[in-house]
Parts: sequence; structure tokens; C-alpha cells
Amino acid sequence: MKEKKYAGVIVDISHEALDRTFEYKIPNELREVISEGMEVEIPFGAGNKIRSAYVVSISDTSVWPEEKLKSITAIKSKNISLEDKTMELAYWMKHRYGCTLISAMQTVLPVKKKVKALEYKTIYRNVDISSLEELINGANPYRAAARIRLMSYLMEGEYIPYDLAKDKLNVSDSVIKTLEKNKVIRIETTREYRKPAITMKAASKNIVLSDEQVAAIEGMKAKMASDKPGTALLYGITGSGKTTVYIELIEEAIKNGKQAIVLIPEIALTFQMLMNFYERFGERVAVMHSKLSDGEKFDQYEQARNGKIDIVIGPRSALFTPFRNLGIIVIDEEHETSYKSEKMPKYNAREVASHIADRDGALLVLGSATPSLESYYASLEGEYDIFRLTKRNGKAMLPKVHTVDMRRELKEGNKSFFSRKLKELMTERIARGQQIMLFINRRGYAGFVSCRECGYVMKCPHCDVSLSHHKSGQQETMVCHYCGYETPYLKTCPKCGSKYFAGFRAGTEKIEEELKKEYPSIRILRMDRDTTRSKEDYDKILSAFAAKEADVLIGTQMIVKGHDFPGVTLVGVVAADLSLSASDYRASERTFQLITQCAGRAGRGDQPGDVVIQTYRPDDYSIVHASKQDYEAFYEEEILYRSLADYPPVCHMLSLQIMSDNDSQAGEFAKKLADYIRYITSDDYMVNGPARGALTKVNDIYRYVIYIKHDNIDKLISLKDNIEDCGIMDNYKKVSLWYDFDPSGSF
DNA sequence: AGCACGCCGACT
DNA sequence: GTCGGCGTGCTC
Repeated sequence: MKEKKYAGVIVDISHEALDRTFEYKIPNELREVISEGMEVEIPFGAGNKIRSAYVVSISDTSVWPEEKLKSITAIKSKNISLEDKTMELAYWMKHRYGCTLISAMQTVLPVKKKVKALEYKTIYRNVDISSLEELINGANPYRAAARIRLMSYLMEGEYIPYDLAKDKLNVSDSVIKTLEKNKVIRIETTREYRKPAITMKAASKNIVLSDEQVAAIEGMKAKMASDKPGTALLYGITGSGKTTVYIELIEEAIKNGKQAIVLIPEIALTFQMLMNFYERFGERVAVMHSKLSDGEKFDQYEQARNGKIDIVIGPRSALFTPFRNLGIIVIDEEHETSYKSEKMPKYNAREVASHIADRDGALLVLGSATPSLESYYASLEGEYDIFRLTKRNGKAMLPKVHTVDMRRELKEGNKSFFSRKLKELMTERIARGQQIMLFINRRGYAGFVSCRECGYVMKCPHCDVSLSHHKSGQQETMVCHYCGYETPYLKTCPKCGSKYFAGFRAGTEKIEEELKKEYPSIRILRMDRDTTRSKEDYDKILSAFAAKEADVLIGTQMIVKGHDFPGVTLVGVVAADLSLSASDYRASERTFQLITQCAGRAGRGDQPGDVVIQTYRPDDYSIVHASKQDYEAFYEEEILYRSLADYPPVCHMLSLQIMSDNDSQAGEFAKKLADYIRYITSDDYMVNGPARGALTKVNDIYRYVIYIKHDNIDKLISLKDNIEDCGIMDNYKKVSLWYDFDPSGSF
């Protein structure tokens, strides 16, 4: 064995310029204990600031001159060190998705990364207003522009977040440092702590399996027993008992001494869902919850590693639970967009799960009532085995669906947001004391505010989007749904002074107001991002509605994700085509899924349910097929469109996302990059762009995009490698480039 | 990310 | 000349 003299480390700063190993000397006293995967402390940079880093290699020789090397200061023994297979997964993710190694490591080690995110610096004014004003007036506007920008900002408010000052006010840290030295400002570091988990109590009931469930369970058990279990798609309509199938399979895995990971969309992590698991597996289950404290997450991570638990349920990140002998991964509601990460690495949990399952010889089960086009396509191609559940459990019947053409309503004199059919059914349900759910996929009061005289539209000063009108009690504001910018609501047009200045496109708040006008005595609950600021709010609203403390639940997407309310016999989709107007190739798929999921909410008890779909495009195929709950028919039309237009899953697609606060530099780089790609690729690559992003700018960052399509994903990955290595970015320091494979949503 | 170096405009 | 802000390059 060679002597452990030098270590290659990755510094814990996610920046392309630092995405490589740095060599450090290992002091004598640490040589015995150090190993690859450990987190250590090192002096870094000119200031020798102590930073944390991960050891990725250990050697007895160094390519660097001895005098240039610094020494590792300490080993952070309290933290988790990465095992070999976790480290390999990080390298795989870096290569597959084009991110820095450190961000891949933070992704595969989900326990560590939250600590950083919860710590942030704030700049506070440290002198009174008058002396600050003196300083501003005294400073030379040509020589101290940045300093004046920051000080002027602090005239208005007492403090500003550090990042905001750097990014938005464009103040460099040398300026901030000087001001801090002169005691004009002070910097405070704060930390937030998470609240503990909710506790569960168990109940029990007996379940009789249907023939279809038995067939699915037996089929998948057989797969699980083989050497290469592969992937199974469990396509089961809402209420057909997919969870029961998961539980049976997990039980089988545990019986064979293996463990299980169950992924669910964060939003569907409900009491009922968990109950099913607690009832069967008790103490052996751990729930990963975004609101768990670091300590609690750490504990669960350790328990999984030490074999104290067998099952982990949680969102995307639960995928990285370090079980010793993984037997099965279940992805429930596999079509959900929350399985795709929006940050770098922009990974898809389905792809990563498949990689992990292959590595560990585990079975991957994808469950959905409306499978993603990708998964259904793969099952038709023979890549996945498909198992179907076509019948609802017990007495529950499929709801009756009414599609209402809102153009006709308008023509026939109904200007209300509610069609006559919906009103009729609502009145009837209220009289009978049954519950109603109304779905509208837009929060706030109005989607945008504009002037009817001059056409002026209120826009966010930082983003290329219109501001939404919000009303909460007496407070009326205009809010940017992208960056959170808020400004008081104006009653007159700021351009021409006209009084005909009003909001268009109703949101949840407006629907709530209209409903109150129509039925003054009914009890309404509203659920959207504004009423569910904390996890507690979310649970409170759902349990209040389940306890029949309200007659109507109005809400956005979050009300349709896998909640069972047996008291609900009417579901209204207020504006079904909202998601159709989105400009990306998955718009129809998302609309179909939303409407189908909505419809699945009606009549889950023994009462028959009704669903009213209000739309301006009653003939659109996504709406027609959703109203008939006909997935196959929708799939046939949609896959035809995808193959004609070369979109996933028929083809693969790489979205190159170019961002900079400097518009012309971003545009220039995008052009150069697209030219380069066209030059180096053969004509089986389809290159599109560059074009401005669907949103020209967000948070004062300008956006450009280039799309490349190829039917072989590996060709796109090696194109990404080429771009990373060719040095084309070298002269564009202010530009950043993100890779998004098979993107969902437009950029 | 964050420090040092050095360019360049403004003031003595 | 000299001071100091601010952009640029480098970090083992």
C-alpha cells in the first residue's frame, strides 16, 4: 500500500471555473483516517479562507511543486462521506446532465445540501438616514457609482439581501467590503430551522384484491425475481388501487431481505397515502419530507444505511437513499412534472431511477392513470412491461362528464364565469349538502392588468411577464409570479390616466369572489400557493375540507393530485384550455392529464359524480379525449404529432439555455454557439435557433435558447461534452449555459 | 465564491 | 503623481 500523502479534492463552490480537482497535502496525523468520499476543510484562494471540500482521490505523488501545495486542515467527521457507488452516481450525473461535479454530489447527497441553502447574508444600514444622505451627496457620482447605488437603496429600506445587492444592483464585493470597513453597513448571517415531521396514527381495514391487481402483482413479482428486472409500467385508472399493488410488491421485496424506495410528487404526500404504508410496515417506513430538519433527514439517511428501515417514501430526492440491497423503486404518478429537476443538474427522476435500478438489480415500477408519452411509448416498443388496472374499486363508478362550449354560453347571453350547466349542478349539490371542487389553473385575482383606452399592460420591471392582480381582504397588489416583485394596485392607467384600467383572465381569487356573489351562504375554501405558505396551511385546508367544514374547494393544480374526498360529487374545470395556450410541445399532454385527473376526483364514494369541463376549444383533441377518459385515443393522436414534428419520445432533444444580465453578450454568444454546432454536426442533427427565450428576461437575466434534436440521446450527450470542452465559452465570462435534455415546458 | 492585481479616471 | 473604484484572472 502506498503512502497517503496527497489528496485531490473538489471545493464546495458550484462554479464552472472551480469544477476540477485541487491537490492538497495530507498532514501526518490525518493519513491514518482519511479516505475518499470524506468531507474536509481546506484553506482556499488568496485569502486562505477555510472552505469545505470532498476528497475524490488519494495518492503518494503530486504533479504540483511541493511549495505550491497547502495542507488539509481537518476532516469533518460528523458528516456523511460518499460511498464509492454514490460517487460513481455523481460522476454519471455530471456526464449525463452537464453540471458541475459538486452540484452532482450535492444532488446525490441530499442531506448535506440544505444546510447551505438555508444560510444567507444580509446587508444592513449601519448609520442613520441623514448621515447616509450626506455620504451619498458627498460621493462623486462618476467615481463611486456602485457605492451610491447601494447607499441609495439603503435610504429606502433598512436592509438588502447580499445576493440581491450583488446581482441586481451590480455592486461588487470589494465595494461592499469597503463600506463594511467604514462602518456604513454591517453584514449579518442568518440561519433558518425546519419544523419537525407530522406524526401518524395507524388504522386498519381489509383489502380484497381484484383479478387485475393479482395479475399485475404476480407479473411484477416474476420480473423482480429475475437477474435484470427492468421496468414495469402500471397503467391504472384513478381509484383502481395502484397503491395496493405497490405495497404487495414491497412486501415481497422485504421478505427477500431487500429494501424499497417510493417516489411521490411532493404535493401528493398525503395523510391517506402514508397511512396505507404505516399500517402495513409500521416502524420500518421513513418519510422524506421537504419540511424535515437537517437532523431528521440525517437520521433517516443513517438509518437507511444501517438497515434500520426498509422503505423510504418521499419526493425526487428520496431516490438517493443509500440502501444496502435495494429491491424495488416505485414512482407513483410517474407523469408528474415535479420529477424533472428545474435546477442544474436538470435530471429526470425516471431516468436516474432506471440507472440506479439497473445498477442494483432492482425493479422499477412506474405508476400512473395517465402515463407520460415517454413511458407508454417505451412499453409499446417493448422496453417496459405494461400492466393494466381498468376497473375502479368497490362500488365507485366513473363520473358523468359534461363539456360546455363557453363561446356558446357567451353568445347566448351568459357572461358569468360559470356555465348554466355548472350553476345548475352546483345549486343541486348545495341543496343536497354534497361537496364541490372547482379547478382553475391560475392563482391570484386576474392574470394581467391593462388599460382599455391606450392598451398599456402592467409588466414586471425585472421579468418579461405581465403582473398579476392579487386581492387579499383590503390589500390589493400586483405581483410577478416569476420573481415575486410586488407593487400596490393602481386604479388608473399610469400611462394615460384612464379609469378603464382593469384585470383580465380570472384566477382563483376572482372565482372565489364570483362564487360568493352567486351563493352568499356557502362555505368556501381556497387552495393555491397564496393560501398555503406553510405545510401546515396545506394540511389544514385539506383536512377541513375532508371534515366537510366547507362546501366548495377552489384551487389550482394542487387540489387535483391524488386526494380522496368521498363527499365530492361535482368537479368543475373552470377554464380547461388554460394550459393549452402554453407554447411548448407538451401542452396537450399536460391539458389531457389535468382534466383527466380532475375528473377522477368526482364520485369516489358510492355517490355517482358529475364533471363539468368549461372550454373555449371544445374540439381540441386533448379536451375531447379527456372528457371521455380515453387515454389510448389521446396517445394515438399525440404520438402522431410528436413523430411528425420530431419531438420526444420519438426523438430526443437538447435545449441549450443561455443566460446573462448583458443582453447583447448573451445574443452574440448564442449566435456563435449555434454556428459552431451547425459547423461540427452532420445533417442528422436538427439545430434550431438561436432564439430569445419564451420569456425574454426573468429576474433581469436575458435568455436565449438553441434546440438540437437527434433520435439517439448519446449523440446529444457527446455534443454536450464537445461544447463543454471546446472552450467556446472562454471569452464570455458573464454568460452562463445550462443543458436541459428532453425539456418539459418552454424556456 | 472571493481575493489580489492592475487599469484608468479624477483630484492634489 | 497618487488615490481608489471596479473589472479580470486565478485559486492546488
